[in-house]
Amino acid sequence: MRYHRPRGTQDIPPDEAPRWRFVEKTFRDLCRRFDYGELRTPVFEETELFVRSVGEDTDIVSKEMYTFEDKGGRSLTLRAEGTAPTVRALIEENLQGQDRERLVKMYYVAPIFRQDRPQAGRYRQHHQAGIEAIGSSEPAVDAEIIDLALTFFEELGIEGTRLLINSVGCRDCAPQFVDTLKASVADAVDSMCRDCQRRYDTNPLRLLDCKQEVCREVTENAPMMLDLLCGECECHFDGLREHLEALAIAYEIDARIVRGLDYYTKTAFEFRHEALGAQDSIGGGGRYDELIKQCGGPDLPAVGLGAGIERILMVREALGLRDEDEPRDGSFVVAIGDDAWFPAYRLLHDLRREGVKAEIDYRRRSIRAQMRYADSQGYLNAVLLGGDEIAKGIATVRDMISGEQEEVPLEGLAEYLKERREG
RNA sequence: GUGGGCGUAGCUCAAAGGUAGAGCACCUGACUGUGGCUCAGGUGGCUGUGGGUUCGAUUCCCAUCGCCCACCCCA
Repeated sequence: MRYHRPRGTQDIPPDEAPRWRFVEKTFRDLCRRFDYGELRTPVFEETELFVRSVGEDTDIVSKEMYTFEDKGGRSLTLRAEGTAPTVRALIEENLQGQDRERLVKMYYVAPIFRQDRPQAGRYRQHHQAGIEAIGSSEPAVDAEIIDLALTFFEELGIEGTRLLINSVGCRDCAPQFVDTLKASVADAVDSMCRDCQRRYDTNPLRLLDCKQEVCREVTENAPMMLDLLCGECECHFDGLREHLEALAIAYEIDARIVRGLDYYTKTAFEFRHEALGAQDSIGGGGRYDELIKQCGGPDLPAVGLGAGIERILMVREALGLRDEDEPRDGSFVVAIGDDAWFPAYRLLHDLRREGVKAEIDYRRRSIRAQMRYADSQGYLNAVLLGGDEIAKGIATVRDMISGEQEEVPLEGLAEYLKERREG
């Protein structure tokens, strides 16, 4: 083995690709029903886009980006996250159009690159199915996005998804909260873990989700953002809850959900599944009302979501939801004897042109070997062609499930095979 | 970036200081124009890589690479 795939990446061989296609198809179909349009953006962007939107102090920007310089000396970064490119495209392509009030709804399925240390459920290249709804501050839209995600999981057969919601406030109330939080913890900072001592200065909100026992004790009685929301944010959060309840969506309020990206305002949410290990989040998102303006666009509020395809596949695996074996289909042309080779080769060509999935054994082996191969590879029919058939202008079609055989004239063979597939 | 575990046939795994074995898979045949069951036979491994100890290492030691798991954080 000379070459390896880069650490943290995966090959998806042909026998696994159908699982991916199923998840993607389910998502795309759902997006169509919810009326989200697909947006495709480049795999790399200007580095600054991520730095400025995600935030300099976040883990993503400070240590996880795949950044490189092109020959013109520009700093570029492989897509580290899905929202920033969407916002960039919205502004750059003027996707909003003339109707400033219009709700722009877009989705994407794209690879995401982060240079983390790989572990169960964490890859350096992973894939996210995401949606963004731009142009409304209505909590009904937040709820729609959560609804779409939960419907997505359900249609994939995934049960037992937990929904955690929180509000991280806005430009007005969040800073005040941070001050209050720091004040309440100030006396105990020295007793907290090293990371938290650093966070106290760099990213105080993170103090709340430290898993260290000591730190949890310190923050146990700390103020909660939810208690200090400004009137507007509180109203929005209540509105979200009302809409979720209207849809009979169960949720848990978890004041420690903060999310690792700086642009979130008001709503933050996360989906978790216990079937996974330490990395149990299968999706998450929130509102980013300031981001678009901050990126140089119009002042538009927005909400979005990203779901991890690898983790969804892992949950399906853990729940025993592996797709059933593909049903048998296609025809295997069996050439009987050397004289039958060219007629069989020609028949293969004709069948394919007429819309039939067909294959032949290029090794020109014994009939027994050809039949065994046709069986093990899951073909539905064996189309036998030998001296007898050629003389009569027919082919012998063998049903590989029942073993029944029928002689079929060559002229109608393609149609016959296509019908059999349906039946 | 830090810590722990593991690297033997295509796959899942054994063995043991004296140069490796099973099951599955694959191939051929019994069945001379026919798969799935059965039986017989067969292909396949410089035991991750490089050093060291030893008469001798795949087995012991060191390093290195790779994979896995956990921390941080996220999908």
